[in-house]
Amino acid sequence: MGKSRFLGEFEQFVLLAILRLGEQAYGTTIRQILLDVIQRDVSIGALYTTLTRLEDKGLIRSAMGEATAKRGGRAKKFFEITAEGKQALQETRQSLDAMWRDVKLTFVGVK
Amino acid sequence: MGKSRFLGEFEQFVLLAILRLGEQAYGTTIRQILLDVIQRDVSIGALYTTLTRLEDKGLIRSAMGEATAKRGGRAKKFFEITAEGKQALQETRQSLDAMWRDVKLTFVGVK
DNA sequence: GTAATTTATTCTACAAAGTAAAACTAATAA
DNA sequence: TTATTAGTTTTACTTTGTAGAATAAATTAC
Repeated sequence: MGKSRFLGEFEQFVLLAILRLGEQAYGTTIRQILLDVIQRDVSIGALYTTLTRLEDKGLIRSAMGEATAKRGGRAKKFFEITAEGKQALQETRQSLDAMWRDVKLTFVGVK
Repeated sequence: MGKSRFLGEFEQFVLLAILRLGEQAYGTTIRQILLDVIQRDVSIGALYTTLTRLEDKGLIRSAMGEATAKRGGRAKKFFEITAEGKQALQETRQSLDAMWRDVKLTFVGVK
């Protein structure tokens, strides 16, 4: 058992974002982390599509937060990564590490 | 300048395979490296599709080898990574590293 | 109390990347 | 001159990536 499918490139980033946000992972914060940490500016709609797919695949789960009541706004949907999600992330990372091993990129760097 | 597009998940692996094969990178060997190093068994057709797209994007270049003449068989098409390809690889890696930083995966490991 | 305003999620649609299977090419060996 | 072998191309379809508009639900200002 264990389907061992590959994670898409963006899926990986989203999973990592959720992981580092912990309790605070929902649409807006995930989007913001991606922007802050890797300067990736993705539309909120694009993000939710990926979140939905990740949940369908069982790599994350979600729970609606209670109405926060601060100044307008709808209830948040919080996400957390499942054991399967962690495993998928780890496997992808290990594969990447294995492929990078001994590869030296003689590269002049970004100007 | 520098479009800074994101590399797909499989594209990354193919670029790395080419890098580690050096002079010997062509269809069959690339496929084999992927199988050996990360146990990823992709059809040869799938691989060529990706190679073609990577070349279209300027991340690799190719050159036909002369007819080897050993025991039948058609001439090989050798691939090598371009400066742009290296840069794309490096950027993707840096983003991943940045996202992984401080993330600890308390994870029990694969049974 | 109802019309803005705010914060958030869902829907719709399409482009790009992943993937396999079958077709094709061009050599050498029988 | 036909198998056989080693290799590349084509075709077709599924999955992922992505944006933009629509919708939802709460709060505050009149």
